[in-house]
Amino acid sequence: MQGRGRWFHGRIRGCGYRLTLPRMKIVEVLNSSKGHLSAEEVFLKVHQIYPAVGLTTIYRTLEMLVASGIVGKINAGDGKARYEFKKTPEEDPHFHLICKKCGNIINVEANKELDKHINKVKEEYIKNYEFKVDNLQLRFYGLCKNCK
Amino acid sequence: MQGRGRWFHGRIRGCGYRLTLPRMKIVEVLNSSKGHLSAEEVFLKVHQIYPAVGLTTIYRTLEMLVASGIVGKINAGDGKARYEFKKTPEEDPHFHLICKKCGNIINVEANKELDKHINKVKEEYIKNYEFKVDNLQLRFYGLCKNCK
DNA sequence: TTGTTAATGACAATCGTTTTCAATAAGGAG
DNA sequence: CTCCTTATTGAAAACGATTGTCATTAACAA
Ligand SMILES: [Mn+2]
Ligand SMILES: [Mn+2]
Ligand SMILES: [Zn+2]
Ligand SMILES: [Zn+2]
Repeated sequence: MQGRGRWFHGRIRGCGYRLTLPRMKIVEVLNSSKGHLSAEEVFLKVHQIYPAVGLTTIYRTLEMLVASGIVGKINAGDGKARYEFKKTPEEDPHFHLICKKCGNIINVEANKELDKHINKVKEEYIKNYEFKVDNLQLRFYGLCKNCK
Repeated sequence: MQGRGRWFHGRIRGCGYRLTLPRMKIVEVLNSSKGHLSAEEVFLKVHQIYPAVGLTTIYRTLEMLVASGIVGKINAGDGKARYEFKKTPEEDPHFHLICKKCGNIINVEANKELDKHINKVKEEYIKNYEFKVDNLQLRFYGLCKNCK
């Protein structure tokens, strides 16, 4: 959990970025949080353990982490982007249930069967449209347990 | 193409909304446009055939049309919402290829097999998470023919 | 330790969208 | 058809998330 847990440090350096204090605090907060945080929410959490941080740095660092493949970014439709730490350096494909009422986002595991079929049409699209697919998102909009 | 082509008029009235001139112009533009238009783009097109229209009305009407199930709204991640006329009053499930570079959005038809499997996990999620699913989106991000 | 330069944070600016409010027009009642 | 109520409109201001600017700071290679 010491060296292995910090794979993202190497990744940051590897992408040519400097390993700064604000960046470590931000990635630490993301790592120890579950769920999908907005920039504002990340700012508030980081501010508690590192009050000197500025909101601008939060935005810049989050984009850097997305570019480095360390965090994922999703735009659920409520005007603000949300960020989520990736547990593994590899792709961690999972889908989302998004509540239209309260905005809550639930992670759901990717189903093997479904995954296979999605990949099949993916290959199809790549051929038919000459479209290079980097990543995909499957989301279900509706009402969560509490809101319906 | 006269009476049948205007199913949305009845839909608008049926939802308790008044059938106004700006609304008819807006829906007319959406109906005769292909692709996914931003509010700004809709405004520009409507402005050509009805210069008195205001951008505010575009936003309000688009939301109204989405609420009435006449147009679909998607948020591809570039900060601006995009709107698309529905060909049929029923659900018209199709997926999207979204170019990360130029922002182009390509419609792709839903595959029967895939559809079946998505519905299966959907039922699963509804049970396991007590989540009421209204609609779903499957999108593939990457680079389009021109951009790669 | 030092020098170069990327990264930082305060602040202003931008951009899509929403709110406000007085004027207008849809459309039901008579 | 005319009148009245009230939803709808457009201009302008307000808003909220994100990005740009710029002088100061701190990583880290040498
Ligand atoms: Mn997630
Ligand atoms: Mn579409
Ligand atoms: Zn909810
Ligand atoms: Zn492209």
